Amino acid sequence: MTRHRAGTAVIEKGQQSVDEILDAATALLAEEGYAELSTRKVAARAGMRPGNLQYYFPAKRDMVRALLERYLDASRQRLAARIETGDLSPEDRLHQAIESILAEQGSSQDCVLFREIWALAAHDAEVANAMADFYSQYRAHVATLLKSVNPQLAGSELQRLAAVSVAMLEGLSLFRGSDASPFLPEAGHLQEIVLLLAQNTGAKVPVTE
Amino acid sequence: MTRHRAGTAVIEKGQQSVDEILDAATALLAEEGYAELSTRKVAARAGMRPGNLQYYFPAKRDMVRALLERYLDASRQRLAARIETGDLSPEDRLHQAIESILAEQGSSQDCVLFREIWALAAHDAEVANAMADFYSQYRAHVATLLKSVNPQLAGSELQRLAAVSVAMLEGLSLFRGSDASPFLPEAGHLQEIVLLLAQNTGAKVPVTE
DNA sequence: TGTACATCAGTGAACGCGCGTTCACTGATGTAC
DNA sequence: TGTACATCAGTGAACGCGCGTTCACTGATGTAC
Repeated sequence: MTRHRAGTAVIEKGQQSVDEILDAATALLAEEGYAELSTRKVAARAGMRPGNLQYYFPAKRDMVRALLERYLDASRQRLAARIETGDLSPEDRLHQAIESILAEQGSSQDCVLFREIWALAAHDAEVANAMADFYSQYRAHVATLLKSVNPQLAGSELQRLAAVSVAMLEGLSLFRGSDASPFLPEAGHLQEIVLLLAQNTGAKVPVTE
Repeated sequence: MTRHRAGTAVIEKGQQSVDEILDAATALLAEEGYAELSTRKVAARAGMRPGNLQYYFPAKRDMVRALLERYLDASRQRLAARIETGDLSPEDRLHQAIESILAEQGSSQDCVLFREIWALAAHDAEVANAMADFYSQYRAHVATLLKSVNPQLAGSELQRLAAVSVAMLEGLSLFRGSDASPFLPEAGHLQEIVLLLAQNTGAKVPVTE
C-alpha cells in the first residue's frame, strides 16, 4: 500500500526532480565512487530531504539502475550520432569515429564512471546485462566501420577484430586520467593501427618466422 | 599510546593471521566488491573477532592497502616469472607471454579484482600510484618483447606500441567473464595482431588512401 | 630447572555514526461540476 | 467563477542496523636470571 507508481519513478511533473536526483547521483558516483554513494548524500546534493528522494526512487537500487540506464543511453546516443554522420570515405569515417570515441573518453568523468560501472557489473547481473548490451552495439558499429574499410572481412573474423578494437579503445580509457601514464596514442596513431589490422587481417599475414 | 607496531602490521609470529586476514579480504573483495567489504565480514571469514583484526590492521585503510600490495606483487611476480624464461625465438617468447597473460586473466577472480582496483584507483591516489607502478613495469616488459621482435622499434614509438598492446590486453580482460561477450580472440590471434603491429609500425605504412 | 616478567595474540563488550527506509503529515496543483 | 476533492510533491521525525573503532581485559609464549 504505497503511494508510489509502478516501476521506479513518477514520470510527469516531477521529471525535473528525477533529473536533479540523477544528476546529483552521477556526479557523486564519479567523484567519490560507488562505495561512498548514499541516498542521503544524493538527496542533500539535489537539495531535497531523504524522504522526498524515496518518493521518486523507493529503493537505492532503483536510483542506481535509473542512473545507469540514463547514462548508458546518453553515451550510446552520442556515439551513434557522431559515427553516423556524413558522406566521407571509409578511412575518414574511421578516423572520425576514433576521434569521437577519444573525445568521449576525454572527459575524465566518463572514464571514472565507466570504471565504476565495470566494477559494479562484476557483482550485479542487471548491470552486467546493460553493459553487455551497450558493448554489443558498440562492437557492431565498429564492425561496420571495419567492413567498409576492408570488405573482405566477414563473419567471426570481422567480429573478432571488432572485439579487439573495442577492447583496445576501452583499455586505453583505463589509462586516461592517471597522470602517470605517458605514451598514450593520439587519434592518428590509433587510426593507423586499426587500419593496419583491418587491411591485413583479411589477407593472411605470415605469423611465425 | 597503542600496542600496535609502527606501520600497518605486526610481522613475526602473527604472519599467519595476517595472511588469513588478507586471504579473506581478497576473497570478499572479489565476491562482493569493495562497497560490500567490511572489516567485520573479513574478521568473521578469517575466523576471528573484530578486535583482533584491529590488532593487525589498526584501520580498514591499512588492511586494504596491504591486500593491494600483496596482490599486485604476486601478480607482478607471476608475470615476470612466466615471461623471462627460456632461450626461445622472439616470436615464441611473444606467444608465450601472451598466453601467460591470458592465463592470468583466465581466473575470473583476477579480472574482477582488477576491475575493483581500477575503480578504487579513481578515488584514491595511493592506489592509483600502485597501479601506475604495476603497469609501468608491465609496459616495459612488453616493450622489450616488441623490440626483440622488431629491433627497429625504439623511443616513443616503441613505448606507444607497448602502451597500445597493454591496453588491448587489459581491455580484453574487461570482457572476460561476462558471458555475453563472444568473439574474444585466442592467444594465437593476439600474437598475430601484436606481431603485425610490431613488424609494420617501424616501417611506415601508408595511412590514408 | 624454576620463577618473574615482558611481550604477543586474542576476547568481549561497548561507543557513536551514517545508513536505507518508513510513515503520518502538510501544502501545492490540477480537475470536475 | 467558485467550491470540493483527488492527486502530486515535499517534510520531519523516527526506526533498526551494520559499520569502524576503542578499550580494559585475559591467556599464551617467549626470555632473563
